[in-house]
Amino acid sequence: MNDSAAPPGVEAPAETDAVDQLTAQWARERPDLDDLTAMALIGRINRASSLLLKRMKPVFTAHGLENAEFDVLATLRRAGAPHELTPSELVLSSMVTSGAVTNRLDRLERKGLVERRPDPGDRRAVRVRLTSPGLDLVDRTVMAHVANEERILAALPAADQRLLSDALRRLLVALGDTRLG
Amino acid sequence: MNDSAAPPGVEAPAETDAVDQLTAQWARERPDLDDLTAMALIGRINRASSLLLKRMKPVFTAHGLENAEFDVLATLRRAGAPHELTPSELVLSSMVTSGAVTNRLDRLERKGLVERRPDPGDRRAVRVRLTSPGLDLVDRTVMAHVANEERILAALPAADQRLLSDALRRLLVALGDTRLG
DNA sequence: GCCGTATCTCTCAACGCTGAAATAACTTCG
DNA sequence: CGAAGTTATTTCAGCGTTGAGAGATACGGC
Repeated sequence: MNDSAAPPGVEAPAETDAVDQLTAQWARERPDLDDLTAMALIGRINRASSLLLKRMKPVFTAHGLENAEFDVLATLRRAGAPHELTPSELVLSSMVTSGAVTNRLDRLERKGLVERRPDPGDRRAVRVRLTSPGLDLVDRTVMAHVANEERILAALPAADQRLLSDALRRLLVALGDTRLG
Repeated sequence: MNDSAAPPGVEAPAETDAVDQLTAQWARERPDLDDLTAMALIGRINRASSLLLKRMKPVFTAHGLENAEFDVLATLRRAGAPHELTPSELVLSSMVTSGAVTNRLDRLERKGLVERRPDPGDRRAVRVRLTSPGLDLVDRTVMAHVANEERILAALPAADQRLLSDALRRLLVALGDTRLG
């Protein structure tokens, strides 16, 4: 919008992304929506997330996993030996509901990557543990996954990466996302 | 991790978010994964997106819409009169597959918010148009939606918002997200 | 005019999530 | 002890997405 009105030859116009076009359309159709900066920022975060998720998927697929399944295996792995947590703890570490976690565990159990056993001290509770094949798989997958993430971000200068990570941390803190468990 | 080793009294330690804890766990369990900065940045973008989406949902629900449904209505509205596009164009503007768009259109049509009619010039094609109730609804919803987005981001200083938006634009350009249609 | 290729939309099974509620077991406290 | 409240896990209908591909139509070149 405003780029086209910039004095010629003074500065290279900043490159535009899909969100610039989207907000330009809104500005034209609904000029009464006078502040679209929030919409633009949120739109960029959502689009970036969606694109990044799509670029990660092939690595999981190559290891026979869904994104959601890797999420559970990785949480158990990160927790350290004996790689065992309860479904409740997995719900807290994830961003999904308890029903979704049950569903993930059912599938992982069928594949033999985790096992459920009763909690000795609390008969309501269950303990979910990585099996030996599950541990092997997640250890191999995370390696490829991290390498893939680095490859994906290689196109963005390290300075931008630091800047983004720090500003996003402040956003997450503002949104209350300060605890993993 | 490194915050705890900072010289005392020199600077307030930066506040930590869930991703800092997550990467700290990986660093402890898998010290061989030596560069976790890409994982941290991508993790922050994904968590932020998930949290923001959850905070938007109530506005759509209050207007009787799903997030995905609003997405279609908004795309038609932004396109300008006569608020008509083909399913193919909607697929390009969205971040989902053609099957998902068909599904969205089926539901919106059942609700009477859009209508499908054959394209006069191409018998393979369909033209999807906002109905009058659809136009009313999206015009009301987008107003509440934008106000909600501003409320959600109010906790983040304007300087951070600009910084983030600009850096994310560079990321999106690097990821090839330069065209909306 | 015809053929191969490209395009447009839709279908369908498998997967995945939510929100609400059911079930069972623990805990607190009078 | 026993009722009331809390916690842990699962269930289920409704919604939503992907990925592969089917079916119909359009188009470019010979």
